[in-house]
Amino acid sequence: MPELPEVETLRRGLEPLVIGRRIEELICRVPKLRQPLEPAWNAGVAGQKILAVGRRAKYLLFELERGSLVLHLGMSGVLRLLNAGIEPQKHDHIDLRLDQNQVLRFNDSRRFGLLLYLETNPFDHPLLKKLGPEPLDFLLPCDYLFTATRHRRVAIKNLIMNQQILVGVGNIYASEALFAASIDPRRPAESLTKNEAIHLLAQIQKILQQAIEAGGTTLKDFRHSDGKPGYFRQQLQVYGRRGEKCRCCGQKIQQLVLGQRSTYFCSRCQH
DNA sequence: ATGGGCACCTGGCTGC
DNA sequence: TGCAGCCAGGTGCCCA
Repeated sequence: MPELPEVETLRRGLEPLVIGRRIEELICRVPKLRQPLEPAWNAGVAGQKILAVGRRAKYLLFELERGSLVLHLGMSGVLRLLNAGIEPQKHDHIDLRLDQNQVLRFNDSRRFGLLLYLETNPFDHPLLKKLGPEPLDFLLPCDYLFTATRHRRVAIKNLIMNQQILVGVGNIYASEALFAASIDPRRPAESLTKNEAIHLLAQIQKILQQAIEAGGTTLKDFRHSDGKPGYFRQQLQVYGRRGEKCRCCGQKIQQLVLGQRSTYFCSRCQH
């Protein structure tokens, strides 16, 4: 479910609540999410303090004293801090039992999520190693996307969702950023001019930033660590608005499928 | 190397 | 009311 803004919102909510807290036990109630959960992890994790809560792409990183926990929410993952003693509900797959009688509980109905405990540098893990740059890194050159689109014939929407090119953009914000940049999502990436590519990256950055400030987008099940919804949904211009009027020109928003994902755009505003 | 398609899952909604 | 079919915020792998 979550794209970069939702994961970052969760990270910011969690950070002040869990830093310095000791993990007493790691409880896994399912054998696997995207990858198997190792029973031996509990022995490694138990007793360690959480030193920091970081993020890389859509992965949450809990930095511990001797390793790190890497968590991906997949499509439907929800992580919440609860008081101990609350009975696990359906799809409550993982508990991180903390000191002070609290529990970090991971619920994920579709089980596309992922948890890893690593005692090596998490950035060297194959899943993280291949990731592209962070869009909100101020060191990212403004023409990065122009360079990345050269000789790429895929639809530009697919390219900006490719986590090896640029991380954090998922299906909602891809449609939104392309609308903001007035670019047709079906255009071959290589057909973008330098100005268009620079403008598109700037719009991606702006929209991700705005979404973070609004606390993310709540569609169905995204909630902050405190259970409150995000407020970016009201600001969506095209996503989920098929048949509704474009807020810019009044034309009906169209929906099509690109890379097996629903794509929304305005055929009058986007070229 | 690139791009397209599929697989992994469950749940909610739609339409017959 | 019941149920089949489709859709959903992600991503790794396989194949042409």
